[in-house]
This record gives sequence, C-alpha cells and structure tokens, in this order.
Amino acid sequence: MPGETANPASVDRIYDAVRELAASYAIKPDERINEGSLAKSLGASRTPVREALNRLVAEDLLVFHPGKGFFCRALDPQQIFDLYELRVIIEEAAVTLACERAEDSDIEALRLDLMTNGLDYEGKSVKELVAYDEHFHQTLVSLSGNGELVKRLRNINARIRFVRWFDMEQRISVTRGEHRELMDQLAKRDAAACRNILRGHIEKRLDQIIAFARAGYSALYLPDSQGPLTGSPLIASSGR
Amino acid sequence: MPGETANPASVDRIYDAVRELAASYAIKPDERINEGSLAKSLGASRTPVREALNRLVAEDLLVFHPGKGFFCRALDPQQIFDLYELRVIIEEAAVTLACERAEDSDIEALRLDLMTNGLDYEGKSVKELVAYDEHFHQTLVSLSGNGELVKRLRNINARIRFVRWFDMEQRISVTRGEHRELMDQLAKRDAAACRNILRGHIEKRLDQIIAFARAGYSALYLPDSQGPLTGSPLIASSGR
DNA sequence: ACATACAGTCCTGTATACAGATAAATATGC
DNA sequence: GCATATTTATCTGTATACAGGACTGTATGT
Repeated sequence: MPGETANPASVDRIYDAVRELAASYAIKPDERINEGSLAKSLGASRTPVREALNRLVAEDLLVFHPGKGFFCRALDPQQIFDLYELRVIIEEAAVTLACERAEDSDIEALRLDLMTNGLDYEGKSVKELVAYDEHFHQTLVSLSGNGELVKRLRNINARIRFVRWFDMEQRISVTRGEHRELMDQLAKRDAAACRNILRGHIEKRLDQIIAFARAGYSALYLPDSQGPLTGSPLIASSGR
Repeated sequence: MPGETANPASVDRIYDAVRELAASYAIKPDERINEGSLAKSLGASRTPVREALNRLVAEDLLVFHPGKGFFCRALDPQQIFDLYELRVIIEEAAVTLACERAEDSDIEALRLDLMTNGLDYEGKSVKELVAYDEHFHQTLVSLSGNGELVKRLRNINARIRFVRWFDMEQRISVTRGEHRELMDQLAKRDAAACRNILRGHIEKRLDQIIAFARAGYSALYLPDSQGPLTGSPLIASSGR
C-alpha cells in the first residue's frame, strides 16, 4: 500500500484509527487522551478528532468526563462479564434464526470459508487468529438475516477483543473443532444443538476470562512485545 | 432545579434535545439537518452541535453522508422488524436471568410501581403511556443485573418509540393485563412462562407494526396534531 | 419545449483562536 | 520538613473564520 498520503476525508479515517487504538488498549484503561497530540499524530486538527472521539463515546469504547476530556474505557470485569453474556444471547438467537432462514448456499459458503481459512493456525499470530474468529462469528450471525444483531456483535467484539487475545492462546484447537461441529449442526438445521455448542463455546471461557480481567491489568503495562500486543503503535509519546 | 437557563455545559443538553427530536421524528425521515439553524435554535455554535450529532450517528438515530451532512434515519420497515426481533431476544434473555438472580425486593418494587403508576391510563396521553411502558420494560430488564442489556434496550426503545406511539393507541388494555401476568410469573420465577408472555406481548404486534411502517410514512407528514405528535417542536423553519 | 450548461448561493468540513478550567509546580509559612 | 497557598502552564470547550463542494435557479442553445 503506497498511500494514505495524509488527510483526505479525514473523519472516518480518524475514527477507524482511534477505534483500533481503543479496542487494542494501545490507549491504556482510564488513560486520558490528549487531543492535541492525537490530532498531530494523525495529521489533522482537533475538530475532526473530537468528532471521532464522540462517536466512540457513544459506542462505549471511550468515556467522556466533562471538563476533563476523553478517556479510554476502564477494564471492568463486571462489564466484560456482561458483554460475554450478551454475546451468548445474541449468537444463540442468531443461530436459531439462521436455522430457520439461512440459504443453504450461504451456510455452505461459510463452511467452505472455515475449511479454507479457519483451520491452519500454524504460523499465524494470535491477532490474526482472533481476527478470523471474529470474522467467523460475525458471518454466522449475519446468516440470521438481522442486521441489528450483526451491528451489536461488532460492537461487542471490539470491546472484548483485547481479552480474547489472551484467551485465544490457550484454546486454539478447541475452537477449531467446535467451529466445525457448529457448521455440521447448522447444515442439519438443528437449532438446539447449535445453541448448546455456542453456549459452551463461549461460556466455558468465562471463568478464566474474568480471572484475567481481575488480575490482568498488569499485562497491559508490560514493556512491549509482552503478551500478544507486539508492535502495537503506542500513542502518548508527547515529550512533555 | 431552577434553571438550565441557556447554554452552560451545552453538549449534553444538545445531545438530549436532538435525541428527542430524532426519536420522535420531529425531524422527518431522511430529512437533512441544517447545522446552522439547529445551532441557533439551541443557542450554541455549530461545533458542539456537530459533536452531539456524531454521537447520535453512532447510535443509529441519525445517519451521516460525507459531503452532504447529517440526516434523520430512514423509516425502514426491515430495520424496524429487526429491532423488534432484537427487543424480543433481549427481553426474553433478561427475564430469564431475572428469574435466576433478581432480589425479591426488586421484583416486588416493580410490581408495586406497576400497580401504582401503570394501571390507570385514563386521562393520559399516548406519549405518557408509551413512556411508562418503556420505563416498565427498562426496569424489568435491569432486574437481569446486566447493564449491557439495559443499554441496548434503551437504544432500541429510542429508535422504535415513534412506531409504538401508533401501536399503543390500540392495545392499552391488553398491555396492562400482560404486564400484570408477567409480574406474577416473575414472582414465581417461572422463566418459561415469562418468556412466552413477553414473546407474545411483543410479537403479536409485529404484523400491524410492519404494515404501519410500510404504509405509514404519510402520517408523519400530516399538518400538526394528527396522530400522537401533538405539539412537537418542529425544526427546519429556516426562511430560505 | 426540453435539455444542458453556468453562475450564484448556501452549507458543510476543517483549521484556528480564545477563554475558562484543571492540574502541576513552586514558593511560603508554620 | 511538611502542609498549604499561590502562581504557572497546559488542556479542554466553544466560537469563529475560511475554503471547497453541492445544490438551486436561470439562461442559453438546439
């Protein structure tokens, strides 16, 4: 890619960039965002930056304290639990609807995608694995035909992505098998079986995930190249 | 509170005001929002107005077309259907969790609230009835203990409020009875019964609601004091 | 008469400037 | 030496200014 020259049509670009920073916790929990530095580092002025920040506040990826400015969302175990619970609710409902409505061809396309891109995890980074996992579940939910479910899951995924990076390291092979079985049952239109697989698939991880969220603050503050966050662009390098 | 005189700490105030306008379709579907007029009518400048508008875009109450500006969301039957479907999903899941987790005292408090404020619908406007209905369902979902479910429902309610104004006119008494029965079953912790009541409660209305959404554009454009939108402050009065 | 080109106007998108507030750092008194 | 008061600097919140593009209406040509 030879481009991204500088600024054109900047607000969406800024939005994407900051969303990435917030999702990956490259901006640390509860860290204040310096609008000036951020604007300079993105090659724009504060005005469009603030517009993007406001959108992210509405998505709960950032929080806003009047008079203080914008902050990264906290790493709140209760909230992470709530999000996982919501994720189960949405995916169970979506797969049930998919059993009723999805076209055979769409189901087959997802299975093929899984076989092609979802099974060989050798040589891939954790980030890439999580990215595929998100893609798989996102496509699965889209088979429900309900665009709102898709949007909700997209928001959830952005907000728990960081946790899943740590979770994924231990459960790759399990994930793989469960995805395959899910597709088998979906092809048979067995909604109850699909729901059971999904619930187990997600909920089995909850305990360790919550434990991580409680204890795992520290991992966020290790130097660099600790954990799966290798090469994340850091933000606040303002020499102050 | 003796005030809110004019402008202080304006962004939240603007956000609330525009959210109200968008939810009630005082800004018509697909209508462009003139930032200058809106800013003037709210006694602020364009900058904070745009910040509020961006938040509402992230909540899908408005849409943004680059180079064109901000528009009210369209009245899309498919999307309304999706939102009702999502609402059923969330409320069913929430009531199931509430059966497991809610305190007896909280359930009793909601029942009392229903008996006190939710039963006498004489002399109340449709808007007030819908407002209480929203409040009831919102509190019900909060009994699940999952804050994300509450937030999601809040967004859904804002986006389908307008449709419910029309729906409510025909179904007040039914609503009343179903709410009571729901509270009875919730007190008995009968999750399956609660789910059935809720699903029926919401889904029974879908057909007429979709029909309205398809045909009902016209109702939005009637003079004033037609339908339940009496006295809504209109927006684009820019003498151009 | 209809379509197309043109010009003027309005509005958006972004940068910048300024005022108020917050937090930090220094100095002062006990 | 520690706590408190005061000053200083930085940053947020908002208004305003300006440039580029979109739309409306008119005029011209076929």
